[in-house]
Amino acid sequence: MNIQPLFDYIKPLMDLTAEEEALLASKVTYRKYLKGQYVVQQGDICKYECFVISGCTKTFYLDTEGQEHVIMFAIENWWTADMGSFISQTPADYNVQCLENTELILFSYENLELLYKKIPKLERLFRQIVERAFVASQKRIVRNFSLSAKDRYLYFKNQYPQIEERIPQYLVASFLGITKEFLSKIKSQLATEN
Amino acid sequence: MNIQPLFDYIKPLMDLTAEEEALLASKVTYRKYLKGQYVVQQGDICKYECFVISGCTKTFYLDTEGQEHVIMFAIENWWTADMGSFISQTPADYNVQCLENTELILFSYENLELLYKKIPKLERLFRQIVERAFVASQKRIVRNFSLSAKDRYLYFKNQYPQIEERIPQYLVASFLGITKEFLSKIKSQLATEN
DNA sequence: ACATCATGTTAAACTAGATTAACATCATTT
DNA sequence: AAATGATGTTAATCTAGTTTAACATGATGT
Repeated sequence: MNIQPLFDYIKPLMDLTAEEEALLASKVTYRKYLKGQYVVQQGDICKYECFVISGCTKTFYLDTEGQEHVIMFAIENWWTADMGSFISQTPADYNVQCLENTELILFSYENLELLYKKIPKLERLFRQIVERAFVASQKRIVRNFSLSAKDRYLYFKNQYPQIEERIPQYLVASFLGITKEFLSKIKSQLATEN
Repeated sequence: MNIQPLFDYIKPLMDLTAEEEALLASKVTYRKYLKGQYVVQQGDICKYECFVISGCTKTFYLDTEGQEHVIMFAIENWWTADMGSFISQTPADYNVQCLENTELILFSYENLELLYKKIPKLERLFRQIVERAFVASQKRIVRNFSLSAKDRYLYFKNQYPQIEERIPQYLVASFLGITKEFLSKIKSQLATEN
């Protein structure tokens, strides 16, 4: 159990005393998942907000034809969950599955509420974290409208080279909202351009 | 100055004492805008988080060709701002402009921080508000990927009939990420279907 | 070494939505 | 009542991205 990366992540955002860190550590769960395991399943209630210590997850949903659509990836120092399901404790719309062996820190709904009570400044911390997530989400909406598939791919490649390297191309295509065949075409175009 | 709708909005989410309400009221600004006026301009620093008392705003950006792209609308009881600009006090990517004469409650950065200090549970309130906004934003990303233009229009029409009624169709088209001509085609298709 | 499954490529035919441009309607001002 | 400007419509042509299907590569296990 190595929770230190979480504290390293929090440090620049907010100072916690040793006692606060200890309390936090006592109210979260460290868990290892194997490649392929599900952290959240569509239809279940999302029980945890998850901080990624190591590994990689994808969040996706299955449409009415059973097609998979990737919404996001999460790697070291990112958060993942179905937040809609978590905050209202209603069935999840999305699945979160591990693409590699993955270590997570799990915040259960009850323990997170308890932590908010005992360490009120965590409300501030999580407010700030969600604010950033919201801003990033809105920017992604704008990119999806205003960039071509090629430019969306180039943006992804530049912003998240660590992700592109470690996941199959058809999942990148799904994340970008295009077919794997079209991504393949884009990449061969880019290759001949240079 | 009528700030009551803000308290009515907060009430189901959090109890505030009379003193807390009074403090809050003393630290926000009520302001009337005329149709066409800008609340935030691209490039300026977004000074306020805004709660809409009455009227209607659009949030949009201008691309490199000067084309306008609508990101969101806000009506009574909604929040608006360029949150990315507000939280980091950096130049705004977006414009917020009034589509009608509009009354807003403005939370300045400094006063909001002061309110967080004096009424810490507001951190919780705003955390919850932003969580919902984030969830809605993610759902919109999913809809944009998985629904056709026609179905996105039908969703918008069902979810926000009050908005569709009061704004020009070319702004709806921009919000949906399609051209006004194509929206016109969709509407005439739907009309003949029934 | 070979078999299998997951992943990636190529190319042809197709479609959702964009673009352009001409015209229509409606409200407001003069 | 005519003129203007803002909004909406129609239709032809065009293009970004999809679909389908056949083939290629590469990793893993036996």
